Amino acid sequence: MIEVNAPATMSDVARVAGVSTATVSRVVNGHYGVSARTIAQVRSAIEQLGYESSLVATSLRRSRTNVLGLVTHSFQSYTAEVLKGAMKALSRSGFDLIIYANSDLYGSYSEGWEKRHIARLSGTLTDGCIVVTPWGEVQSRTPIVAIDPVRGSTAPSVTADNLAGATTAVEHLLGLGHRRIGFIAGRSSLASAWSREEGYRAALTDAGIQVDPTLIGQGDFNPESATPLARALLQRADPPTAIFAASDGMALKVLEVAAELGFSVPGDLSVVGFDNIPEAALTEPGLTTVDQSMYQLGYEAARMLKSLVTDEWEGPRQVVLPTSLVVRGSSAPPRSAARG
Amino acid sequence: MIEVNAPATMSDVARVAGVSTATVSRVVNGHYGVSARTIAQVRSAIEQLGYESSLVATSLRRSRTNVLGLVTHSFQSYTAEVLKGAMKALSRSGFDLIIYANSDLYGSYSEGWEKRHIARLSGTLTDGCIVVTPWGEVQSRTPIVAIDPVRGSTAPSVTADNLAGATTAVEHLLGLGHRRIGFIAGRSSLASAWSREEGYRAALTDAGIQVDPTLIGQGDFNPESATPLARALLQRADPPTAIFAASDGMALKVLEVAAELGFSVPGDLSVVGFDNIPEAALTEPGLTTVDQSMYQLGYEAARMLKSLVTDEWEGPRQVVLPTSLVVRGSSAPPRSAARG
DNA sequence: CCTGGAAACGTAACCGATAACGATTGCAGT
DNA sequence: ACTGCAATCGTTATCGGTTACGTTTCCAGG
Repeated sequence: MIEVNAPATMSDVARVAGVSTATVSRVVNGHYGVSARTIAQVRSAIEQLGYESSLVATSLRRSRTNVLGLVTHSFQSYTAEVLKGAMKALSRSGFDLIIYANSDLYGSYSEGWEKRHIARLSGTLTDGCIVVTPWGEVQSRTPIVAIDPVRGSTAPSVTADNLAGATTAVEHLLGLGHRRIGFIAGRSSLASAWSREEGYRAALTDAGIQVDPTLIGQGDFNPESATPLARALLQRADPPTAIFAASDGMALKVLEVAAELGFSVPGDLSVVGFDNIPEAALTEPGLTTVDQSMYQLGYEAARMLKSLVTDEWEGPRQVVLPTSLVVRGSSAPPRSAARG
Repeated sequence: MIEVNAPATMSDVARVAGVSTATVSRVVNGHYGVSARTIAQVRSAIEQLGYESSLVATSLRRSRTNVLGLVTHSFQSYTAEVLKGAMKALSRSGFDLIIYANSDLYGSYSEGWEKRHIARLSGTLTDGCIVVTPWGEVQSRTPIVAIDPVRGSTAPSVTADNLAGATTAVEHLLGLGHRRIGFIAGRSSLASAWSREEGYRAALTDAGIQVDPTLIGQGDFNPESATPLARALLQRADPPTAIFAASDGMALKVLEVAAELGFSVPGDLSVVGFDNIPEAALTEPGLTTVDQSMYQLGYEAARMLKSLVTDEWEGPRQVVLPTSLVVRGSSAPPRSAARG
């Protein structure tokens, strides 16, 4: 039976041990200048009361807390992968992790969520923060590492090689024989969205195909944003034979719309996504996508942040991780394509 | 460009606005007794400095923070599902969520992790906590809801109907014709592990089969714990024709060992797990398992905690959610079984 | 003009812990 | 016995914000 009832404070311990709070603090932190006898008394009182130092009070007084923060707007599959990676990087490192996620109380406020989150945590509670897909450039007294930063940011960040990944994805479709390839873009302020669109354009251009702006739908990475865009693309008189979506979440919505409109996948339409979230493997057919290992992004971000906090970081402050194409059943040659 | 540089404090705001910190506090919290002119001045200063109140300082002074905590020992697939559910329940509720996960700094300390975590958060930072699979009974000044509590706990908790789930799983194997069914148990202190073993025993007994203790391996829910146990079961002179593992993580290890020892699944051996983690659908063959919707557990736990905190909870304090069997490729009739 | 009371605002104590600093004690060296 | 240093420990300011309480201001009513 573990008791945390009415948490004992440091002054409770001091009273029981018959010493001052300063002495208790010294014992707790292993500082110099306490006799063995006093240490024993204090230890005993701590044991007896089940005392645990308050993270809040400690962090207010001290600057260093050995806690790193991770702030995120929403919590989705890829967020979980990031977390797993970050936890792995921090295991046995002496750093605990606090994840702060808001309840989206202020609808219109959500645009600056990272500012609020970081200000609340970074004041004193954490030694540094990882920010997942921020809306803007973020600064703070303590180090910050962005995962998937805004375009043009020069702050420390970890991101996937979105350009190469998108290029490979579109080249895959081109290799299958597709010539009219639609694209559903992500939120344009993000570097990732921009790079993925660039990859799409570059692959087409390199293949000698002129980019058709009407085949590009402007989404925002929110899965729901893809639904009307996919519908628009597929209800044209001349629908594309393939659609490349800038995220798996949006790609899954494309699959939904395709089914709804009677397009068979991959017979009538090939679909390729980006991210390789777990759900991508569960659809029927499985979603061809670009794997960017969110786990790895989380791992590297935590590793970098830890080093920045302890002032040991040596490497580049902008890390780019490789991507790889995962071919599943949602992509195939177009029905009209001549073999070879 | 968002600036959080050198976070402004309340006294900064007070200085700029030419008032005392008390007045700033009153404006921030919308308290009575401030003239319209002063409110405007303070608001302007807040805007100008980009002031955000410090969660730490606020929570130290005030008891209520509108932040709920979730503490977990490790971060695995099911933890992510729980989080998603909890976030969903809290969306637009006015409560933010803090997840605290330790880095396992103290190897031997990990046994009482929830005590430390809760003491650190619950002191003042959070209004209540969800504890995922605790090691012991936990008490706190603030409300606590346990997901998958210890056996015999009477504290608020949310748990799956492990008894029914396990019974159904074993009945499924019995229905396929299996008679020698191995079991790999979970950490026995957890109610879930105990119930799953009870379900296993009950199903066998009901079918008129005597439980063979040598077919039961004592695992601890840690996937690695299953490897030697599975090896021992399969290297017997008379190996079981099916193995039911108390968690998917352990079941996946059984699949590994089976492959290693040349058992084909489901030909030579049927394997059934429990949890229905995403990975269970990705193996070849897919893992037959019992779905317990960790998402739903997280959702209900957060909903209950929120109500406990606001003192509005009406329902039972011990919630049990239904489970369902998900049949995939890893279970089939035993090779030796007569048809029908 | 004086008084009462409410509104508006500042002062200071306080939450729990830390650390700079000062005070006390013990002990060795002279 | 006296000095000096080190070991030990308590006092107090401090972190940022909240709130009980006291003080000032202002206006209405007598």
